[in-house]
This record gives sequence, structure tokens and C-alpha cells, in this order.
Amino acid sequence: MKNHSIVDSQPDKLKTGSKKFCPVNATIGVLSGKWKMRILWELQSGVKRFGQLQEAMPKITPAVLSTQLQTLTTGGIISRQIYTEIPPKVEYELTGIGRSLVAVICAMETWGIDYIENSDSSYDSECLWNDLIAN
Amino acid sequence: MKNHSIVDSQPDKLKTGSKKFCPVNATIGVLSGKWKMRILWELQSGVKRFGQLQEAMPKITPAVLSTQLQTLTTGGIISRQIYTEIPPKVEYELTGIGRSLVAVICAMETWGIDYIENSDSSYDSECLWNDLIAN
DNA sequence: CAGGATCCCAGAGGATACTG
DNA sequence: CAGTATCCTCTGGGATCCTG
Repeated sequence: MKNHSIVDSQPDKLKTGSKKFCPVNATIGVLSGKWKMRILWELQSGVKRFGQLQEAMPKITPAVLSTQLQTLTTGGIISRQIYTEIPPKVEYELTGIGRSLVAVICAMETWGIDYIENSDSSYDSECLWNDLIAN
Repeated sequence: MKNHSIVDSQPDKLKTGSKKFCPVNATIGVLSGKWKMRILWELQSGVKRFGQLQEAMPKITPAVLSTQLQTLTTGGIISRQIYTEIPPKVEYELTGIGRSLVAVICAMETWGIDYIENSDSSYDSECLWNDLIAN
């Protein structure tokens, strides 16, 4: 199959770093996913088990939570500790880079506060996260 | 179970309205959309016309560009100047709150740079934005 | 030039059920 | 307890064509 990869179509200066990724997009890639940010937010307060995350987010199904945790783990954003015992026990925790990513989310929070205050009635979207946060 | 939700941890003035919005989600709501951030990024350099945005992002179709611009406009993130003349001319520009939102995107960029450097081989996603940025 | 109107589809994510 | 395995739904965006 013809590999017409994106990288190959880039100008030379973009290729000669072996791999030059757009940083903004890298961040988007890591954060995209309905529950990723919310999960990271939960892990701010420390190590959490699978079940604890489920309790914190009652509306997420195990299947989805599992996949989101997997991509976050393979991305190096969170770490996964497995205790081989009965019953099983698995703990998730923010990595160093994960913690710095939460800082970015905090920047979003700060902007959001300002935005909500200054847009008195123009923006009245239903809040997904209120939904996620509720219960 | 004690509700220690994110909302409850916000300042009182945010809670007193019957509608409590999650700031993080408000930001997500504003930014969600495949091309929103990219558009804001383009507008960093100043006022741009519809056609100029299209040139900068050849892969976006007029229909999509139009809708994304509309939601950004109604959200107060960008402003729209219509010149009633023939041929038509419309200019888009970041608002004040829009410029501060770009700062958030910059935070994402900064984190992304760090992330790419420190994850030498773990994260090799294809970069959507390279794609979007190219051409 | 700057878009609206339609139609269409992939793919993220939900529902449900099962298991090491 | 901490997930998998299937199946299914729904919607954001792309393709295409049209117009004030």
C-alpha cells in the first residue's frame, strides 16, 4: 500500500527533525475523548482505583472507562499499578507529565470562569460537565 | 456520600445563579470542533476574511468553515464585520476574550512541546494538525 | 465572495451481558 | 473487582451543489 503519510508531504525542514509534530495537536490528541479530562481531574486528588473512578463518574460505562484509561496509560499520562491478588486491585495515578497536563486543564478552568462571568447571557449552552459532575 | 464535586469547590458567586456552569466544560464547549482552535490560531495574526481563512486551511469546506465561524461568533470569541458591497466582504477578528482564549491554546502548545520531547518513542500518533497546517 | 442547503458516513461512545 | 466482548446509536463533519 502506498504510504502517503502526512509527514512525508511536509517541507524538508519539517521532516529533518525525524519527527516534527504539531504540539497543539499532540495535546489535542492526548485530551480528546469525552472523559479524559474528567478522569485526569479526578486523579488530581491522588491515586484512584477503577471502582473509585466509576463512583466519581456514575454515567461512564466500564467499557468506555477502560478504553479511556488505556489510551491515557499508553500515552504516558497516567500510570497503572496492578496488584495480583484476589479480588483484583488496580490503581491509577498521574505521571509527572500528567500532572503538568492538569495544569493546562486548570488554565482552561480559569479562562472558563472569566468567560462565564463576562458573557452574562450570550452563552447558555447546556453544560456537559455539569452533567458529568452531577449525581 | 459527601458531594465534593468540582462545582462545589468553585467560588460562591458562581454557585448563586440557578445555572451553575462548569468552567472547564464551558471552555471545552467553546473549543470543541475540529477546526475551532486552528481558526483562532490563524486569527492571531490579525483580521482575516473568509477567503483568507480558506486559503490558510485548504482542507476545510466552506460549509464547515461557516458553521465553525458562526458558533465562535455567537460565543463571543470572534467578531464579524460585514461590508455591504459588491463583491461581499466579511472580516473576522478575535475579541478580547478570544485573545485570552488563544493564550490557553498556547498553554496547550507549550505542554505539547514538552510532551513530544520527553516521550521520545512512546507516542507516535499521526498529527492531525500537521495535516491541517500543511499546504 | 461568502456563504446556505442537502445528503451521507465513519467512528466515538453507550447498552448490555459476560469473565479471569 | 476490574475489566472484555458485541452490538448499536447518534452526530460532527465532509462532499456536492446552489445563490444573494
